[in-house]
Amino acid sequence: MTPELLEDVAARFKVLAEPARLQVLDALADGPRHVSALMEATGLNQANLSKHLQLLHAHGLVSRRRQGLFVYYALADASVFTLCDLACGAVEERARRSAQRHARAMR
Amino acid sequence: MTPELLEDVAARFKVLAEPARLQVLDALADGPRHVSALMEATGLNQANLSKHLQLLHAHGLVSRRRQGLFVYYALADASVFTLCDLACGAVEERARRSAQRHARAMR
DNA sequence: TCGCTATGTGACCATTCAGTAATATTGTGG
DNA sequence: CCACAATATTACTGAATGGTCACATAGCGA
Repeated sequence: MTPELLEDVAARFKVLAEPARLQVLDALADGPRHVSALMEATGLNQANLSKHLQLLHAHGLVSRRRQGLFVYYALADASVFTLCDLACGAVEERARRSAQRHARAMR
Repeated sequence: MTPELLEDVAARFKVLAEPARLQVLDALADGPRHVSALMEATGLNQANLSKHLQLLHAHGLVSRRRQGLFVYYALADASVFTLCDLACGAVEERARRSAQRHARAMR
């Protein structure tokens, strides 16, 4: 584990460490979308969404394709969903256990 | 994808989005370690390391076991390494592609 | 109890970053 | 070229957080 690799991996996690960006990735799950469509899907305003998209693109998580006035974004990295699924799984698992403990404590 | 789940997943990624903490997890890869051992393995000072450990523990990524004066930490979640491997893989893949592009441009 | 070692915690500072508003850029049709 | 629509960028602000220092706590042996 070189320090540089640690930095890079941490940077990638940092990009994912934001609900708004996860929401964007989720909205791209079933195909490319242009910015306006993503605004509607996510409820983010234009400037904010644009910045998140730039970041996702800079880190290679999404690809960009211009078509006339519209810019279509798409998932660039299939592994993103595996990552999210793993994280979701761990989170849910943890919630489950916590609920159990809670139930035991209530008895 | 409920907003709450998005928050939780993002929070878990945020814990991983820090080289120092990844380094700690890496140091725990082949077994439990007490704090002083982790200080040596990571080069972090005591206060700083302790805070990272509290965070990792609060999010359920490591477990804690007291033994006399020493406190042993261990990985609590096997999925952590799958996550890191995936992230590493994506990062390296990206580096490879970037290097290729660079080489092409140089010719 | 006392002193020592291992670990945790609180306060502080500096940096990073998401959100927002205003403005700039880019492409299209007339 | 002009007006407009879609997207990007810049400057700013407030909140979160990593690092550090000083101090607190906990367990052990004398």
